[in-house]
Amino acid sequence: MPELPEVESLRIYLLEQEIVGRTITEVDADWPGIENTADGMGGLSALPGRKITGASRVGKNLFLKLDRGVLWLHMGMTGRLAVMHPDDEPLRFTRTTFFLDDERRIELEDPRRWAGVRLEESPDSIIGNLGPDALDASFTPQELIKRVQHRRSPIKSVLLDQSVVAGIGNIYADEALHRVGIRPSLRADRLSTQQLTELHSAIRTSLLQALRYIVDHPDERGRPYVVDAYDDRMRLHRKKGSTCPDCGTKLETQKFGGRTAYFCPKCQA
DNA sequence: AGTACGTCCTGATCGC
DNA sequence: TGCGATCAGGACGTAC
Repeated sequence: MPELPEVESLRIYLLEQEIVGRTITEVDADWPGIENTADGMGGLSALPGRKITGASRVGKNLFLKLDRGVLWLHMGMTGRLAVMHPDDEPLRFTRTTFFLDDERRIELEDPRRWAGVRLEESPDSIIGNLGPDALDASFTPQELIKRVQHRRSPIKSVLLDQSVVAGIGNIYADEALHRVGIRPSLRADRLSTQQLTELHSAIRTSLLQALRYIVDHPDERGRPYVVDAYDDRMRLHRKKGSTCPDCGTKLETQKFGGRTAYFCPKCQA
């Protein structure tokens, strides 16, 4: 679920909750997704005693900066974070809990257990495999053109490749492509520089618009809104029988590497 | 290097 | 209404 706007909203949420300056006193983690290290828990056994000094993000990757090292967090498809108070009941699908020195705790909930958590020395090992963040100034139209113009895969698939540009997921890839009238099946190397320039702009507009909406609509606990792909604010309602917001034509779907693309057969040539 | 595909896991939705 | 089948917004590893 969480793409760039959702992860960024989580970062902002954590900062608003004033977790910076807090020290992690204890970690409760026990699930398959993080056992791929010597201590069997993503290196998290070394976390107690470390202080949180900041929060950053690249693409869908969230980093809690520590006084030594960095805590890498990836929400996968269904992950979400919550800052909890002592009296709060644990969330139903909490997989990892970080206890803080002010009695609060950060819970990572993830029904599907695809989230990732790991203690790293620095973010570099993860950032090194990523393209520029889609909202960073380094992601220019020229950068998109350079990274895409030699790819023969469908543009939809290329946009989901985090090593091309980091932060775009299935939803916003479809949103951006609809915005510029490009069919998801079109080979990336067949797009003109003009089209790619427009696509670059559409990507940023889609992400920024979503981020603003999410931040402005927290849930009853003050947590970032969870994007609902059927939500009215999305251009493309990902539901059978949905229609194009511009022309009313019934949307079609097509699979790319197991991911479903929604598009308007009339507006997206 | 780039591409295609299977796989991790479980809740929600679909279709009969 | 009930229930099995299908689907889901991510990303990695492997094989070609």
